[in-house]
Amino acid sequence: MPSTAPDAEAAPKTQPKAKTPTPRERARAQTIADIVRLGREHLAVHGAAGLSLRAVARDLGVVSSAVYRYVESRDELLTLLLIDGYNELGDEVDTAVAAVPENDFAGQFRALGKAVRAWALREPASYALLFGSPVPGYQAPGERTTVPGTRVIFRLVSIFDAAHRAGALKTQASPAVVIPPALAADMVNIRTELGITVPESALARGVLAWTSVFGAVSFEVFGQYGRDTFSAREELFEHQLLVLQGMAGL
Amino acid sequence: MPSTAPDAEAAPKTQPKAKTPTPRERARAQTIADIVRLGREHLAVHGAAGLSLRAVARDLGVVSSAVYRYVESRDELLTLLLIDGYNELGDEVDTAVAAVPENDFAGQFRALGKAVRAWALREPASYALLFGSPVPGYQAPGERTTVPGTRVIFRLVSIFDAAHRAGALKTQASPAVVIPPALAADMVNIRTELGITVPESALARGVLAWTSVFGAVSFEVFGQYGRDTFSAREELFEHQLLVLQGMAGL
DNA sequence: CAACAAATGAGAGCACCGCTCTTGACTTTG
DNA sequence: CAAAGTCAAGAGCGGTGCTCTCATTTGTTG
Repeated sequence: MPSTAPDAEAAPKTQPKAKTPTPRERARAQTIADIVRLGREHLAVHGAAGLSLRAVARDLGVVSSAVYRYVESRDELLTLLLIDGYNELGDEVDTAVAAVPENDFAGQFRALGKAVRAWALREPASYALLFGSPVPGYQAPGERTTVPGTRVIFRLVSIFDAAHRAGALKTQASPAVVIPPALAADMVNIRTELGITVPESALARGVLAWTSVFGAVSFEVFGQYGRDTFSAREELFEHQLLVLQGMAGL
Repeated sequence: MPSTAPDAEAAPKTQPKAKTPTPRERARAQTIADIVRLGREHLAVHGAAGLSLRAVARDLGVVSSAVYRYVESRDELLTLLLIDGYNELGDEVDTAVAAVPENDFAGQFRALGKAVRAWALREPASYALLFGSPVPGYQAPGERTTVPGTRVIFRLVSIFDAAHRAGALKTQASPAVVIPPALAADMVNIRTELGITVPESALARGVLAWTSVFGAVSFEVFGQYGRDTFSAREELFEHQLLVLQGMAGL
Protein backbone atom coordinates (compact mmCIF):
# COMPACT_ATOMS: atom_id res chain seq x y z
CA MET A 1 0.00 0.00 0.00
CA PRO A 2 1.19 3.57 -0.59
CA SER A 3 2.78 5.31 2.30
CA THR A 4 0.82 8.54 2.42
CA ALA A 5 -2.34 8.97 0.39
CA PRO A 6 -5.30 6.62 0.79
CA ASP A 7 -6.19 6.82 -2.91
CA ALA A 8 -4.93 3.58 -4.36
CA GLU A 9 -4.39 4.54 -7.98
CA ALA A 10 -5.65 6.46 -11.01
CA ALA A 11 -7.06 9.99 -10.81
CA PRO A 12 -3.95 12.11 -11.37
CA LYS A 13 -4.31 14.88 -8.85
CA THR A 14 -2.33 18.08 -8.50
CA GLN A 15 0.23 16.12 -6.50
CA PRO A 16 2.70 14.64 -8.99
CA LYS A 17 3.73 11.92 -6.55
CA ALA A 18 0.68 9.67 -6.38
CA LYS A 19 1.30 7.44 -9.38
CA THR A 20 1.92 3.75 -9.44
CA PRO A 21 4.19 2.89 -6.53
CA THR A 22 7.84 2.92 -7.55
CA PRO A 23 10.00 -0.01 -6.41
CA ARG A 24 11.56 2.32 -3.89
CA GLU A 25 8.22 3.18 -2.39
CA ARG A 26 7.31 -0.48 -2.32
CA ALA A 27 10.51 -1.39 -0.51
CA ARG A 28 10.01 1.47 1.88
CA ALA A 29 6.46 0.43 2.71
CA GLN A 30 7.62 -3.14 3.23
CA THR A 31 10.35 -2.01 5.61
CA ILE A 32 7.88 0.09 7.60
CA ALA A 33 5.53 -2.90 7.76
CA ASP A 34 8.40 -5.03 9.05
CA ILE A 35 9.19 -2.44 11.69
CA VAL A 36 5.57 -2.40 12.84
CA ARG A 37 5.49 -6.18 12.94
CA LEU A 38 8.65 -6.40 15.01
CA GLY A 39 7.39 -3.55 17.14
CA ARG A 40 4.25 -5.53 17.92
CA GLU A 41 6.35 -8.48 19.02
CA HIS A 42 8.44 -6.31 21.29
CA LEU A 43 5.31 -4.63 22.60
CA ALA A 44 3.84 -8.01 23.49
CA VAL A 45 6.98 -9.06 25.34
CA HIS A 46 8.22 -5.89 27.00
CA GLY A 47 5.20 -3.62 27.09
CA ALA A 48 4.76 -0.12 25.76
CA ALA A 49 7.28 1.40 28.12
CA GLY A 50 9.88 -1.17 27.11
CA LEU A 51 9.44 -0.66 23.40
CA SER A 52 12.92 0.02 22.11
CA LEU A 53 13.78 1.24 18.64
CA ARG A 54 17.29 -0.11 19.08
CA ALA A 55 15.96 -3.58 19.79
CA VAL A 56 13.69 -3.40 16.76
CA ALA A 57 16.69 -2.31 14.70
CA ARG A 58 18.67 -5.29 15.95
CA ASP A 59 15.90 -7.69 14.99
CA LEU A 60 15.71 -5.98 11.63
CA GLY A 61 19.43 -6.59 11.20
CA VAL A 62 20.22 -2.94 10.91
CA VAL A 63 21.92 -0.29 12.96
CA SER A 64 19.71 1.80 15.23
CA SER A 65 20.01 5.06 13.36
CA ALA A 66 18.78 3.42 10.16
CA VAL A 67 15.24 2.91 11.44
CA TYR A 68 14.91 6.65 11.87
CA ARG A 69 14.82 6.80 8.08
CA TYR A 70 11.46 5.05 8.25
CA VAL A 71 9.99 6.00 11.60
CA GLU A 72 10.29 9.53 12.87
CA SER A 73 10.64 8.60 16.50
CA ARG A 74 9.69 6.07 19.13
CA ASP A 75 6.41 7.89 19.60
CA GLU A 76 5.71 7.61 15.88
CA LEU A 77 6.11 3.84 16.13
CA LEU A 78 3.79 3.87 19.13
CA THR A 79 1.22 5.68 16.99
CA LEU A 80 1.54 3.09 14.23
CA LEU A 81 1.04 0.30 16.77
CA LEU A 82 -1.94 2.16 18.23
CA ILE A 83 -3.65 2.41 14.84
CA ASP A 84 -2.75 -1.19 14.08
CA GLY A 85 -4.33 -2.35 17.33
CA TYR A 86 -7.48 -0.28 16.91
CA ASN A 87 -8.03 -1.67 13.45
CA GLU A 88 -7.39 -5.26 14.43
CA LEU A 89 -9.83 -4.96 17.32
CA GLY A 90 -12.33 -3.18 15.14
CA ASP A 91 -12.15 -5.87 12.48
CA GLU A 92 -12.68 -8.68 14.97
CA VAL A 93 -15.57 -6.90 16.63
CA ASP A 94 -17.20 -6.24 13.27
CA THR A 95 -16.99 -9.85 12.13
CA ALA A 96 -18.21 -11.12 15.52
CA VAL A 97 -21.22 -8.82 15.49
CA ALA A 98 -21.98 -9.55 11.85
CA ALA A 99 -22.23 -13.27 12.67
CA VAL A 100 -25.28 -12.64 14.87
CA PRO A 101 -28.80 -12.43 13.35
CA GLU A 102 -29.75 -8.90 12.44
CA ASN A 103 -32.64 -8.68 14.86
CA ASP A 104 -30.86 -10.20 17.88
CA PHE A 105 -29.58 -6.96 19.34
CA ALA A 106 -28.78 -8.39 22.74
CA GLY A 107 -26.82 -11.13 21.05
CA GLN A 108 -24.93 -8.56 19.04
CA PHE A 109 -24.07 -6.71 22.24
CA ARG A 110 -22.77 -9.87 23.84
CA ALA A 111 -20.84 -10.78 20.71
CA LEU A 112 -19.19 -7.37 20.78
CA GLY A 113 -18.25 -7.75 24.42
CA LYS A 114 -16.89 -11.23 23.93
CA ALA A 115 -14.88 -10.16 20.91
CA VAL A 116 -13.33 -7.34 22.91
CA ARG A 117 -12.47 -9.68 25.75
CA ALA A 118 -11.05 -12.37 23.47
CA TRP A 119 -8.84 -9.90 21.65
CA ALA A 120 -7.72 -8.29 24.91
CA LEU A 121 -6.73 -11.63 26.42
CA ARG A 122 -4.88 -12.60 23.25
CA GLU A 123 -3.10 -9.27 22.90
CA PRO A 124 -2.79 -7.90 26.43
CA ALA A 125 0.03 -5.52 25.57
CA SER A 126 -1.89 -3.96 22.69
CA TYR A 127 -4.97 -3.74 24.89
CA ALA A 128 -2.91 -1.99 27.53
CA LEU A 129 -1.60 0.43 24.93
CA LEU A 130 -5.10 1.23 23.70
CA PHE A 131 -7.12 1.24 26.91
CA GLY A 132 -4.67 1.15 29.80
CA SER A 133 -2.65 3.81 31.52
CA PRO A 134 -1.56 6.51 29.10
CA VAL A 135 2.10 6.32 28.14
CA PRO A 136 3.65 9.27 29.96
CA GLY A 137 4.89 11.96 27.63
CA TYR A 138 3.07 10.45 24.68
CA GLN A 139 0.04 12.13 23.18
CA ALA A 140 -1.74 10.24 20.45
CA PRO A 141 -2.25 12.41 17.35
CA GLY A 142 -6.02 12.70 17.18
CA GLU A 143 -6.15 13.29 13.46
CA ARG A 144 -4.75 9.83 12.85
CA THR A 145 -6.15 7.80 15.75
CA THR A 146 -9.71 9.04 16.35
CA VAL A 147 -11.24 7.30 13.36
CA PRO A 148 -9.86 3.80 14.08
CA GLY A 149 -10.11 4.46 17.80
CA THR A 150 -13.87 5.00 17.70
CA ARG A 151 -14.81 2.00 15.60
CA VAL A 152 -15.93 -0.19 18.50
CA ILE A 153 -17.94 2.45 20.30
CA PHE A 154 -19.59 3.39 17.01
CA ARG A 155 -20.46 -0.24 16.48
CA LEU A 156 -22.00 -0.42 19.93
CA VAL A 157 -23.98 2.75 19.41
CA SER A 158 -25.26 1.47 16.10
CA ILE A 159 -26.53 -1.68 17.84
CA PHE A 160 -28.41 0.43 20.34
CA ASP A 161 -29.79 2.68 17.66
CA ALA A 162 -30.92 -0.24 15.51
CA ALA A 163 -32.58 -1.81 18.54
CA HIS A 164 -34.36 1.42 19.29
CA ARG A 165 -35.54 1.87 15.73
CA ALA A 166 -36.84 -1.70 15.81
CA GLY A 167 -38.70 -0.95 19.02
CA ALA A 168 -36.65 -3.54 20.89
CA LEU A 169 -35.04 -1.14 23.35
CA LYS A 170 -36.71 -0.82 26.73
CA THR A 171 -36.34 2.90 27.22
CA GLN A 172 -37.90 2.84 30.67
CA ALA A 173 -35.50 0.77 32.72
CA SER A 174 -36.66 -0.80 35.95
CA PRO A 175 -35.31 1.65 38.57
CA ALA A 176 -35.91 4.97 36.87
CA VAL A 177 -33.05 7.37 37.51
CA VAL A 178 -33.44 11.03 36.64
CA ILE A 179 -30.80 12.60 34.42
CA PRO A 180 -29.62 16.05 35.47
CA PRO A 181 -29.95 18.78 32.81
CA ALA A 182 -26.22 19.20 32.16
CA LEU A 183 -25.84 15.49 31.48
CA ALA A 184 -28.96 15.47 29.32
CA ALA A 185 -27.45 18.29 27.26
CA ASP A 186 -24.33 16.19 26.68
CA MET A 187 -26.46 13.29 25.59
CA VAL A 188 -28.41 15.46 23.17
CA ASN A 189 -25.14 16.66 21.68
CA ILE A 190 -23.93 13.12 21.21
CA ARG A 191 -27.23 12.10 19.70
CA THR A 192 -27.24 14.87 17.12
CA GLU A 193 -23.56 14.36 16.34
CA LEU A 194 -24.07 10.68 15.65
CA GLY A 195 -27.43 11.12 14.00
CA ILE A 196 -29.24 8.64 16.20
CA THR A 197 -32.58 8.66 17.92
CA VAL A 198 -31.98 6.86 21.22
CA PRO A 199 -33.44 8.80 24.17
CA GLU A 200 -31.12 10.29 26.77
CA SER A 201 -31.64 7.78 29.54
CA ALA A 202 -31.04 4.82 27.23
CA LEU A 203 -27.97 6.51 25.80
CA ALA A 204 -26.58 7.06 29.26
CA ARG A 205 -27.11 3.42 30.09
CA GLY A 206 -25.39 2.48 26.86
CA VAL A 207 -22.37 4.52 27.87
CA LEU A 208 -22.38 2.78 31.23
CA ALA A 209 -22.57 -0.60 29.54
CA TRP A 210 -19.61 0.43 27.42
CA THR A 211 -17.42 1.51 30.32
CA SER A 212 -18.54 -1.50 32.37
CA VAL A 213 -17.49 -3.95 29.68
CA PHE A 214 -14.08 -2.35 29.58
CA GLY A 215 -13.88 -2.31 33.34
CA ALA A 216 -14.53 -6.04 33.46
CA VAL A 217 -12.06 -6.77 30.67
CA SER A 218 -9.42 -4.51 32.20
CA PHE A 219 -9.76 -6.19 35.58
CA GLU A 220 -9.12 -9.54 33.99
CA VAL A 221 -6.35 -8.49 31.61
CA PHE A 222 -4.55 -6.35 34.16
CA GLY A 223 -4.72 -9.04 36.81
CA GLN A 224 -6.83 -7.14 39.31
CA TYR A 225 -8.81 -10.21 40.21
CA GLY A 226 -6.84 -12.23 42.70
CA ARG A 227 -4.78 -15.04 41.33
CA ASP A 228 -7.43 -17.66 42.03
CA THR A 229 -10.47 -15.72 43.12
CA PHE A 230 -12.35 -16.71 39.99
CA SER A 231 -11.77 -19.98 38.22
CA ALA A 232 -14.77 -19.58 35.89
CA ARG A 233 -13.78 -16.32 34.28
CA GLU A 234 -15.46 -17.07 31.00
CA GLU A 235 -18.75 -17.67 32.77
CA LEU A 236 -18.24 -14.63 34.96
CA PHE A 237 -17.84 -12.36 31.96
CA GLU A 238 -20.77 -13.94 30.13
CA HIS A 239 -22.90 -13.38 33.21
CA GLN A 240 -21.76 -9.79 33.43
CA LEU A 241 -22.75 -9.25 29.81
CA LEU A 242 -26.19 -10.68 30.50
CA VAL A 243 -26.71 -8.39 33.48
CA LEU A 244 -25.40 -5.41 31.55
CA GLN A 245 -27.63 -6.02 28.56
CA GLY A 246 -30.59 -6.13 30.91
CA MET A 247 -29.48 -2.91 32.55
CA ALA A 248 -29.04 -1.28 29.17
CA GLY A 249 -32.53 -2.27 28.10
CA LEU A 250 -31.61 -4.69 25.34
CA MET B 1 8.07 4.91 62.68
CA PRO B 2 10.45 1.97 62.90
CA SER B 3 11.70 0.55 59.67
CA THR B 4 10.76 -3.09 60.04
CA ALA B 5 8.49 -4.18 62.88
CA PRO B 6 5.03 -2.71 63.39
CA ASP B 7 5.30 -2.83 67.21
CA ALA B 8 5.85 0.76 68.21
CA GLU B 9 7.69 0.32 71.52
CA ALA B 10 7.95 -1.60 74.77
CA ALA B 11 7.61 -5.40 74.98
CA PRO B 12 11.25 -6.53 74.68
CA LYS B 13 11.03 -9.51 72.40
CA THR B 14 13.63 -12.14 71.58
CA GLN B 15 14.94 -9.85 68.85
CA PRO B 16 17.58 -7.63 70.46
CA LYS B 17 17.14 -4.92 67.82
CA ALA B 18 13.63 -3.65 68.50
CA LYS B 19 14.38 -1.13 71.22
CA THR B 20 13.80 2.57 71.14
CA PRO B 21 14.81 3.77 67.69
CA THR B 22 18.40 4.90 67.61
CA PRO B 23 19.17 8.23 65.98
CA ARG B 24 20.57 6.31 63.06
CA GLU B 25 17.39 4.36 62.59
CA ARG B 26 15.40 7.56 62.84
CA ALA B 27 17.53 9.24 60.21
CA ARG B 28 17.31 6.21 57.99
CA ALA B 29 13.53 6.05 58.25
CA GLN B 30 13.34 9.76 57.50
CA THR B 31 15.50 9.35 54.41
CA ILE B 32 13.34 6.50 53.15
CA ALA B 33 10.24 8.61 53.74
CA ASP B 34 11.85 11.43 51.75
CA ILE B 35 12.65 9.06 48.92
CA VAL B 36 9.05 7.86 48.83
CA ARG B 37 7.79 11.43 48.86
CA LEU B 38 10.07 12.47 46.01
CA GLY B 39 9.20 9.25 44.22
CA ARG B 40 5.53 10.15 44.37
CA GLU B 41 6.26 13.53 42.85
CA HIS B 42 8.21 11.97 40.02
CA LEU B 43 5.51 9.38 39.56
CA ALA B 44 2.93 12.12 39.21
CA VAL B 45 5.00 13.95 36.61
CA HIS B 46 6.63 11.21 34.58
CA GLY B 47 4.51 8.14 35.28
CA ALA B 48 5.53 4.75 36.53
CA ALA B 49 7.66 3.93 33.52
CA GLY B 50 9.53 7.22 33.88
CA LEU B 51 10.27 6.80 37.55
CA SER B 52 14.00 7.27 37.82
CA LEU B 53 16.09 6.57 40.89
CA ARG B 54 18.77 8.88 39.53
CA ALA B 55 16.31 11.76 39.32
CA VAL B 56 15.11 11.06 42.85
CA ALA B 57 18.73 11.06 43.98
CA ARG B 58 19.29 14.44 42.33
CA ASP B 59 16.27 15.91 44.08
CA LEU B 60 17.52 14.41 47.32
CA GLY B 61 20.83 16.18 46.74
CA VAL B 62 22.75 12.97 46.67
CA VAL B 63 24.58 10.85 44.15
CA SER B 64 22.58 8.09 42.48
CA SER B 65 24.31 5.15 44.09
CA ALA B 66 23.56 6.49 47.54
CA VAL B 67 19.84 5.84 47.34
CA TYR B 68 20.56 2.14 46.89
CA ARG B 69 21.55 2.19 50.56
CA TYR B 70 17.89 2.81 51.39
CA VAL B 71 15.94 1.28 48.56
CA GLU B 72 16.96 -2.06 47.13
CA SER B 73 16.01 -1.25 43.55
CA ARG B 74 13.68 0.71 41.36
CA ASP B 75 11.10 -2.04 41.75
CA GLU B 76 11.37 -1.80 45.52
CA LEU B 77 10.54 1.90 45.30
CA LEU B 78 7.63 1.01 43.05
CA THR B 79 6.40 -1.38 45.73
CA LEU B 80 6.64 1.32 48.38
CA LEU B 81 4.67 3.69 46.18
CA LEU B 82 2.11 0.97 45.52
CA ILE B 83 1.52 0.38 49.21
CA ASP B 84 1.47 4.11 49.83
CA GLY B 85 -1.20 4.58 47.18
CA TYR B 86 -3.35 1.68 48.34
CA ASN B 87 -3.35 3.01 51.87
CA GLU B 88 -4.10 6.58 50.89
CA LEU B 89 -7.01 5.43 48.75
CA GLY B 90 -8.18 3.07 51.48
CA ASP B 91 -8.10 5.83 54.07
CA GLU B 92 -10.08 8.24 51.94
CA VAL B 93 -12.65 5.61 51.06
CA ASP B 94 -13.03 4.64 54.70
CA THR B 95 -13.62 8.20 55.87
CA ALA B 96 -16.00 8.91 53.01
CA VAL B 97 -18.09 5.82 53.75
CA ALA B 98 -18.02 6.46 57.49
CA ALA B 99 -19.56 9.89 56.92
CA VAL B 100 -22.77 8.31 55.60
CA PRO B 101 -25.51 7.11 58.01
CA GLU B 102 -25.09 3.50 59.00
CA ASN B 103 -28.34 2.33 57.45
CA ASP B 104 -27.96 4.18 54.14
CA PHE B 105 -26.23 1.42 52.25
CA ALA B 106 -26.83 2.87 48.81
CA GLY B 107 -25.38 6.15 50.02
CA GLN B 108 -22.34 4.32 51.34
CA PHE B 109 -21.88 2.68 47.95
CA ARG B 110 -22.06 6.01 46.18
CA ALA B 111 -19.70 7.58 48.72
CA LEU B 112 -17.21 4.81 48.07
CA GLY B 113 -17.44 5.30 44.32
CA LYS B 114 -17.11 9.05 44.57
CA ALA B 115 -14.12 8.74 46.88
CA VAL B 116 -12.40 6.42 44.43
CA ARG B 117 -13.07 8.79 41.56
CA ALA B 118 -11.96 11.87 43.48
CA TRP B 119 -8.72 10.24 44.53
CA ALA B 120 -8.08 8.90 41.04
CA LEU B 121 -8.57 12.31 39.43
CA ARG B 122 -6.32 13.93 42.03
CA GLU B 123 -3.59 11.28 41.75
CA PRO B 124 -3.86 9.91 38.22
CA ALA B 125 -0.34 8.51 38.19
CA SER B 126 -0.88 6.59 41.42
CA TYR B 127 -4.22 5.36 40.14
CA ALA B 128 -2.53 4.17 36.96
CA LEU B 129 0.10 2.38 39.02
CA LEU B 130 -2.54 0.64 41.12
CA PHE B 131 -5.24 -0.12 38.58
CA GLY B 132 -3.82 0.56 35.14
CA SER B 133 -1.63 -1.44 32.84
CA PRO B 134 0.84 -3.57 34.76
CA VAL B 135 4.38 -2.25 34.72
CA PRO B 136 6.22 -4.68 32.43
CA GLY B 137 8.80 -6.72 34.25
CA TYR B 138 7.48 -5.71 37.64
CA GLN B 139 5.60 -8.16 39.82
CA ALA B 140 4.13 -6.77 43.01
CA PRO B 141 5.15 -8.83 46.05
CA GLY B 142 1.83 -10.24 47.21
CA GLU B 143 2.89 -10.66 50.81
CA ARG B 144 3.29 -6.91 51.13
CA THR B 145 0.60 -5.56 48.81
CA THR B 146 -2.44 -7.83 49.13
CA VAL B 147 -3.58 -6.48 52.49
CA PRO B 148 -3.55 -2.78 51.55
CA GLY B 149 -4.59 -3.68 48.00
CA THR B 150 -7.85 -5.29 49.10
CA ARG B 151 -9.03 -2.61 51.48
CA VAL B 152 -11.49 -0.98 49.09
CA ILE B 153 -13.03 -4.19 47.78
CA PHE B 154 -13.38 -5.43 51.36
CA ARG B 155 -15.10 -2.20 52.25
CA LEU B 156 -17.50 -2.62 49.36
CA VAL B 157 -18.23 -6.22 50.28
CA SER B 158 -18.90 -5.22 53.84
CA ILE B 159 -21.46 -2.67 52.66
CA PHE B 160 -23.25 -5.34 50.66
CA ASP B 161 -23.12 -7.77 53.54
CA ALA B 162 -24.45 -5.24 56.01
CA ALA B 163 -27.25 -4.36 53.62
CA HIS B 164 -28.13 -8.00 53.23
CA ARG B 165 -28.12 -8.62 56.97
CA ALA B 166 -30.38 -5.61 57.39
CA GLY B 167 -32.74 -7.00 54.76
CA ALA B 168 -32.11 -4.00 52.53
CA LEU B 169 -30.61 -5.92 49.63
CA LYS B 170 -32.94 -6.85 46.81
CA THR B 171 -31.64 -10.32 46.09
CA GLN B 172 -34.03 -10.87 43.20
CA ALA B 173 -32.98 -8.31 40.63
CA SER B 174 -35.39 -7.31 37.92
CA PRO B 175 -34.16 -9.34 34.93
CA ALA B 176 -33.28 -12.62 36.60
CA VAL B 177 -30.11 -14.06 35.11
CA VAL B 178 -29.15 -17.61 35.90
CA ILE B 179 -25.67 -18.26 37.26
CA PRO B 180 -23.85 -21.26 35.78
CA PRO B 181 -22.64 -23.84 38.32
CA ALA B 182 -18.93 -23.11 37.91
CA LEU B 183 -19.48 -19.44 38.62
CA ALA B 184 -21.76 -20.24 41.55
CA ALA B 185 -19.00 -22.39 43.00
CA ASP B 186 -16.60 -19.45 42.80
CA MET B 187 -19.13 -17.27 44.56
CA VAL B 188 -19.62 -19.82 47.32
CA ASN B 189 -15.86 -19.93 47.81
CA ILE B 190 -15.65 -16.18 48.08
CA ARG B 191 -18.58 -16.11 50.48
CA THR B 192 -17.07 -18.65 52.84
CA GLU B 193 -13.64 -17.06 52.63
CA LEU B 194 -14.98 -13.65 53.57
CA GLY B 195 -17.51 -14.99 56.06
CA ILE B 196 -20.48 -13.24 54.51
CA THR B 197 -24.02 -14.33 53.78
CA VAL B 198 -24.87 -12.55 50.51
CA PRO B 199 -26.43 -14.97 47.98
CA GLU B 200 -24.57 -15.82 44.80
CA SER B 201 -26.55 -13.70 42.37
CA ALA B 202 -26.24 -10.60 44.55
CA LEU B 203 -22.53 -11.25 45.04
CA ALA B 204 -22.03 -11.50 41.30
CA ARG B 205 -23.83 -8.22 40.81
CA GLY B 206 -21.63 -6.69 43.50
CA VAL B 207 -18.55 -7.80 41.61
CA LEU B 208 -19.97 -6.27 38.47
CA ALA B 209 -20.67 -3.02 40.29
CA TRP B 210 -17.08 -3.04 41.48
CA THR B 211 -15.55 -3.55 38.05
CA SER B 212 -18.01 -1.10 36.50
CA VAL B 213 -17.05 1.66 38.91
CA PHE B 214 -13.42 1.15 38.03
CA GLY B 215 -14.25 1.01 34.36
CA ALA B 216 -15.96 4.37 34.56
CA VAL B 217 -13.17 5.91 36.62
CA SER B 218 -10.50 4.46 34.34
CA PHE B 219 -12.20 5.83 31.24
CA GLU B 220 -12.18 9.28 32.75
CA VAL B 221 -8.70 9.19 34.25
CA PHE B 222 -7.10 7.58 31.22
CA GLY B 223 -8.76 10.00 28.83
CA GLN B 224 -10.81 7.45 26.92
CA TYR B 225 -13.77 9.76 26.70
CA GLY B 226 -13.25 12.17 23.84
CA ARG B 227 -11.81 15.52 24.71
CA ASP B 228 -15.20 17.20 24.88
CA THR B 229 -17.71 14.41 24.57
CA PHE B 230 -18.88 14.94 28.12
CA SER B 231 -18.83 18.31 29.80
CA ALA B 232 -20.83 17.14 32.83
CA ARG B 233 -18.53 14.36 33.97
CA GLU B 234 -19.41 14.74 37.61
CA GLU B 235 -23.08 14.27 36.83
CA LEU B 236 -22.31 11.41 34.46
CA PHE B 237 -20.47 9.50 37.16
CA GLU B 238 -23.11 10.21 39.77
CA HIS B 239 -25.73 8.94 37.35
CA GLN B 240 -23.71 5.82 36.68
CA LEU B 241 -23.46 5.17 40.41
CA LEU B 242 -27.22 5.48 40.75
CA VAL B 243 -27.82 3.03 37.93
CA LEU B 244 -25.25 0.64 39.31
CA GLN B 245 -26.66 0.71 42.81
CA GLY B 246 -30.03 -0.17 41.35
CA MET B 247 -28.51 -2.97 39.35
CA ALA B 248 -26.71 -4.27 42.42
CA GLY B 249 -29.93 -4.30 44.44
CA LEU B 250 -29.04 -1.59 46.92
C1' DC C 1 24.77 3.11 -20.85
C1' DA C 2 26.59 6.48 -17.97
C1' DA C 3 25.95 10.28 -14.81
C1' DC C 4 23.49 12.25 -11.28
C1' DA C 5 20.73 12.75 -7.23
C1' DA C 6 18.07 10.78 -3.91
C1' DA C 7 17.68 7.31 -0.51
C1' DT C 8 19.92 4.52 2.65
C1' DG C 9 23.03 2.35 6.15
C1' DA C 10 26.93 2.69 9.25
C1' DG C 11 29.24 4.73 12.90
C1' DA C 12 30.34 8.01 16.36
C1' DG C 13 28.62 10.74 19.83
C1' DC C 14 25.50 13.01 23.50
C1' DA C 15 22.78 12.66 27.52
C1' DC C 16 20.06 9.76 30.02
C1' DC C 17 18.77 5.26 32.52
C1' DG C 18 19.38 0.99 36.32
C1' DC C 19 22.67 -1.06 38.80
C1' DT C 20 27.37 -2.70 40.81
C1' DC C 21 31.66 -2.17 42.89
C1' DT C 22 35.41 0.06 45.28
C1' DT C 23 37.21 3.70 48.06
C1' DG C 24 37.52 6.89 51.56
C1' DA C 25 35.24 9.38 55.30
C1' DC C 26 32.21 9.44 59.01
C1' DT C 27 29.54 7.87 63.26
C1' DT C 28 28.29 4.80 66.67
C1' DT C 29 29.61 1.47 69.90
C1' DG C 30 32.40 -1.64 72.86
C1' DC D 1 40.34 5.21 71.89
C1' DA D 2 39.95 1.90 68.52
C1' DA D 3 37.07 -1.36 66.18
C1' DA D 4 32.85 -2.01 63.81
C1' DG D 5 29.36 -0.35 61.22
C1' DT D 6 27.36 2.99 58.00
C1' DC D 7 27.34 6.00 54.27
C1' DA D 8 28.32 9.14 50.16
C1' DA D 9 31.01 9.47 46.17
C1' DG D 10 32.85 8.10 41.89
C1' DA D 11 33.87 5.11 38.15
C1' DG D 12 32.12 1.86 35.20
C1' DC D 13 28.94 -1.52 32.47
C1' DG D 14 25.42 -2.09 29.24
C1' DG D 15 21.24 -0.25 27.91
C1' DT D 16 18.05 3.69 25.95
C1' DG D 17 16.41 7.76 22.32
C1' DC D 18 18.10 10.62 19.13
C1' DT D 19 21.36 13.53 15.96
C1' DC D 20 24.95 14.15 12.93
C1' DT D 21 28.33 13.05 9.36
C1' DC D 22 29.99 10.23 5.79
C1' DA D 23 30.19 6.65 2.45
C1' DT D 24 27.57 3.61 -0.34
C1' DT D 25 23.82 1.76 -2.70
C1' DT D 26 20.01 2.40 -5.86
C1' DG D 27 16.61 4.25 -9.02
C1' DT D 28 15.98 7.52 -12.50
C1' DT D 29 17.08 10.15 -16.43
C1' DG D 30 19.68 12.37 -20.13
